[in-house]
Amino acid sequence: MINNLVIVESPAKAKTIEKILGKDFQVRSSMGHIRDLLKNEISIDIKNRFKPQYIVPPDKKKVVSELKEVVRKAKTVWLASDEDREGEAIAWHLSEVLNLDPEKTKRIVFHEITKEAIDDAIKNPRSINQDLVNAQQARRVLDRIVGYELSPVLWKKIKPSLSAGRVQSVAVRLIVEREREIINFKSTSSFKVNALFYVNDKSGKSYQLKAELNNKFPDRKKALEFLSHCKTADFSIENILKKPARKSPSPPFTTSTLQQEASRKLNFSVAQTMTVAQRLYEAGKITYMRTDSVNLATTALDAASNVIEKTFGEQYSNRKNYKTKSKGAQEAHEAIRPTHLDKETITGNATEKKLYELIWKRTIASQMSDAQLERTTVTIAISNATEKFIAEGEVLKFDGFLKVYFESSDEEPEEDVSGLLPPIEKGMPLACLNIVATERFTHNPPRYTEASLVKKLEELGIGRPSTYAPTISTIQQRGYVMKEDRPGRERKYTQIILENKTIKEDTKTEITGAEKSKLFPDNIGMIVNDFLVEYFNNILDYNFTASVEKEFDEIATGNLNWFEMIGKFYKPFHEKVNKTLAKSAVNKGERKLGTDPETGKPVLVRMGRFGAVVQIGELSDSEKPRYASLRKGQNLESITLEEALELFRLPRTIGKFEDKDIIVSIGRFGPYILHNSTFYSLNKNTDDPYSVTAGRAIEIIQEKRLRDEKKVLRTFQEDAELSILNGRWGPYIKYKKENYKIPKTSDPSTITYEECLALIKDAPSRKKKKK
DNA sequence: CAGTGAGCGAGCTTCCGCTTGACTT
Repeated sequence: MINNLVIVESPAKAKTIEKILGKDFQVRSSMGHIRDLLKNEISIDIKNRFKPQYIVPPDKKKVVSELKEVVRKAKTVWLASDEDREGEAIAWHLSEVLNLDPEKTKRIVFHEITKEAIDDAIKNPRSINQDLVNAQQARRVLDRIVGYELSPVLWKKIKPSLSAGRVQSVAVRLIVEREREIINFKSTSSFKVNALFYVNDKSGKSYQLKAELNNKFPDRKKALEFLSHCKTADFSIENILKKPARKSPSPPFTTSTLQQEASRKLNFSVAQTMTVAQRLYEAGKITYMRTDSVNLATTALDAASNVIEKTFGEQYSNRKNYKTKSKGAQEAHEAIRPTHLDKETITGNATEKKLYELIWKRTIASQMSDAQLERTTVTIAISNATEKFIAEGEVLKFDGFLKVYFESSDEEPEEDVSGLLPPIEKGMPLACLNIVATERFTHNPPRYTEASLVKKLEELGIGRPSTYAPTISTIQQRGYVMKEDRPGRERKYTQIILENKTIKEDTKTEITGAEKSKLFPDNIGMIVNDFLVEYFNNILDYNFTASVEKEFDEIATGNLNWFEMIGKFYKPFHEKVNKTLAKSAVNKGERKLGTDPETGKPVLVRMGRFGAVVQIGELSDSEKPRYASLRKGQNLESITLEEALELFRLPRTIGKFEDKDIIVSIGRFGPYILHNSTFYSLNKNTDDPYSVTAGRAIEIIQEKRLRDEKKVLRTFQEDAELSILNGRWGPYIKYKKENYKIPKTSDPSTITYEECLALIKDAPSRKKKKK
């Protein structure tokens, strides 16, 4: 017999709580939800008040049967799932599925895993809040209806296997709309002016002073005019203004801010951050990693002040708790923090260490004093112009939290972060070393990274900490968006320099628009988005989630009936679905570009079976059209006739080598040379497939042959098909076109033929092809 | 992995949120 059985959601949590509660309590976990709608049908009885049909999914059968077993032996069952909508629903499903006797069942909640919080919870049990459960059912049913009615419309009108949903479709919309802003962005340029002065102090020591003009010039002519004025000008210090300033630390991490900082500081993908955090959590090193709360437990606040006072001194400590401001936060947990704040670092692999240290620093910094600065602004007068040069300096008076941590920003850093200023006084004349007017271009809005998309979704109140990473992976899996690097392009800019009373002009080159790990919409993402925005603009509205959340809150407080709310939504929505199915045309994103100057035939672009395609001519009995795939980065909606025709110039035969044709083309891995049925990649940066010569192609072929020779470490007389090769991850066995690992226990330089065969035989069977 | 793009029809796809492994690479 068990006196008390506590059920929580996570096994790691169960372990910790069991330690706190002691012998009288057994703690088990449900591993999240244990019941859900059927997967392959809508599973909602629309006509019968939207009654959901729940089942225990196959992967939860084991957990449920184990729970049933312990429940039978338990005197009292404590349902301790999280204190939010989903948690309440989990408690309710548990009580239904496990057939719990209300007399013996108690619902408790705690948002900190500390002895006080848990003891307190045990002293204040309640019963399940059915209103809150109904709010969850409404959320679940709404998402199912939206997802399972919209997706099939896409299958019929655009392409099979596509998907749409309240969260993912808005995520795609953000990326598509941002891309269009970028496509339509017209960059303008203006001239900013920087000057370098120097001053001598009393001892004759010389210092430099950098300053920027408080005015920009719209064109080259105006900039030149100003510079020629400066030729004869005198410069002097007109004013020195000192102002104190403060910087405050950021609150401790939530899921979304952790994902953002790990992306900026550690280059982690959103998914990677979550996997590493999960390991830290399971090892008991950090608190729960899926949270929207910035709250810290009192024990954590105590521990933090302790660490800060001991390490840095009392003046660095500034104990405070932060308020969550994000929309729709449910605050079931603490912020993400180290469980033991006195541990600045941990044992573990490199990624675990880095993420832990980031969390430690952020948590500690959040409890530290503001940094105090003194900002100095120096105004420099020009004797024959009304413009002023401005020099800025910043002195750190007290570092405070900056001793430990500084939050990064998504914005590109401004150049010339001001530092210490030389000793200067008001009225002092300045000598001018040079004045430079540089042409600067306005920037298009930035593309989203995974992490900045999460930030935006959180701001809109769309999605939850547990779904940010999966959502981002879904929209990539569907082919709506891609995470990619793009090379920048060269851009010329003008620089005008005044030095030694003479003006020189220079044209320089810079690289602009290079992107790393940014989210780009694919053509199919744009087509699906436009379709959904046209026919289902209410669902795609950025405020849709926020407005249904308000109604869920009404349901949770008992002021609104859940199936009536769903009914009101369903009727017009379902009608719209039917209307769209009946009237909208099949949408392939087709666009006519013009006519082919060679043949006079029409040129059009559209989505084909394998992606976006250009087509010359119409399909008829007598003739097949010519086709060419669009390349990475080309969009159906922005490709020009010239760019489209260019695509037909490949593949081209550029000559012969060893009596075989050399053919150049572009495949899915970029430009390549095909020679004697072997492929050779062209260097994307230096070789252009449209202009590469036979001579260069032969060079590439021979380089590759040489590399391949070095790749073979050993061969065996017994069997020509077996060899040991040197690969990216070190030596491996290649046998009949399949690769096999060499275990660390064997030495690749001495391993025998028989040992290789044995390894091949014991190798685990290859997995099926990834989709 | 280096191409592909006819038409028909059968059978399949899909949501969001709560959780962890069981799998390769």
